[in-house]
Amino acid sequence: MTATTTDASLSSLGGLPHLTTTPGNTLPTVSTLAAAQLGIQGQITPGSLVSQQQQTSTSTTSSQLLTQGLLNHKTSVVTSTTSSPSPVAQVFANGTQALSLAGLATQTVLTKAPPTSQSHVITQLSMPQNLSILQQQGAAQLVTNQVINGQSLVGSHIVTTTLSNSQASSPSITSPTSADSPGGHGTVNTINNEVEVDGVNLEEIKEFAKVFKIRRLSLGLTQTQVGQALSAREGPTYSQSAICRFEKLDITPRSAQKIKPVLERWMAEAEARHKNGFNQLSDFIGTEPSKKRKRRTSFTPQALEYLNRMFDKNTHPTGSEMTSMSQELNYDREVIRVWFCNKRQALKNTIKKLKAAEAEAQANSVEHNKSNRGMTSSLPFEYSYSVKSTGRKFGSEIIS
DNA sequence: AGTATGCAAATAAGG
DNA sequence: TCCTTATTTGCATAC
Repeated sequence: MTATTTDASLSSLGGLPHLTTTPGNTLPTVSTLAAAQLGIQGQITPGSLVSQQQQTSTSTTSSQLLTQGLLNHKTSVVTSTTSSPSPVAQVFANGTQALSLAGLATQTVLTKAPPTSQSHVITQLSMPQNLSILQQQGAAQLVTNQVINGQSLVGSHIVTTTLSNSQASSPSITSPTSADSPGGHGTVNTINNEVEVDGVNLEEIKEFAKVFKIRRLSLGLTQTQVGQALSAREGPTYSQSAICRFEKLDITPRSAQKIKPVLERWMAEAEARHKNGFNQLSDFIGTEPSKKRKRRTSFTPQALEYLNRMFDKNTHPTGSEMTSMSQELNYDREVIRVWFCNKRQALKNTIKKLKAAEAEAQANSVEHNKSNRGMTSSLPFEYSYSVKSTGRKFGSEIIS
């Protein structure tokens, strides 16, 4: 298991019969040559390039632990809501409900034949700053129960978005723009017992996320539908995944802060329509794909092969080289350019990670102190915030 | 059938 | 115009 190079792995693919779906888009490996080109030659020994699987499983694990732990005791709270005959949803079961979205916009998928089993893959494991807020079930829970039991949710008003939440005037979260430093790692403040991260009032957002979900369910809408509805209107649009992540707060405080008003507005409108008898939320739920953000490209396995092979040979193709590649593959040149950028970034991150791990292992064996290697430094822990090393994380707060 | 999540494409921001 | 770095977000698919 040496650091197979792309070439190697590719050759192993040989005639690539027909790959069927395999999880993930594989990225074939990166050769030491490629790494060297990035100036990271250091000591990346061939064998050091870990496989994607290995790496991710690691990170995944940690994030999952957190999430699951929360899930467990949260289950009792709203979970019931999720199960089929959700009490809440039932209330409106008559009429409203299910808007069958017939042809769910199918995206033009460029075949997705996955990848093969390349032995070595490189992944990027970025480690944004992430906070996890361990549940603090308080008012929120009350609300939840309240709603579910006293199905007073008639009409649309279930709970007012803002709810008591001890907010002695929820310091309207300051726009993140203010100190928006790309690397501005979560500044955590505790004001009046309220925790803020980057000027975002976490409690308030947590509260909103919970309520949002309840209201959504009350309207009998799925995350997918909300996502579609959002793309049918102006402003930013989000996918089902995004809605899901927001509800779970599996996002950074900053993102949550950004999405919140969008959902807030949308929900208000949706409920208004519902109230006015427009049981047909259907027309409110478009099927248009997002126009805001470029649709994510799906490379064919063949294209990836080609790109990886090229990357192996040269991590920094010239403009004209990229142009010809784009023509050859029939993808936008920009897409190709971005692919290379991302690829370089992924390689760098992986190597960095490996080195860090190596160093740490070494340090450990020498009984070197734990010196929290976290990048986010001083985070008050009173709310059990913990720095996550994985993807996003606001709070692996699960609302249901 | 709806939701959750891994991976990586797309974006933002500062050179 | 393109790079890097950090981050956001969605496709595909697992659950």
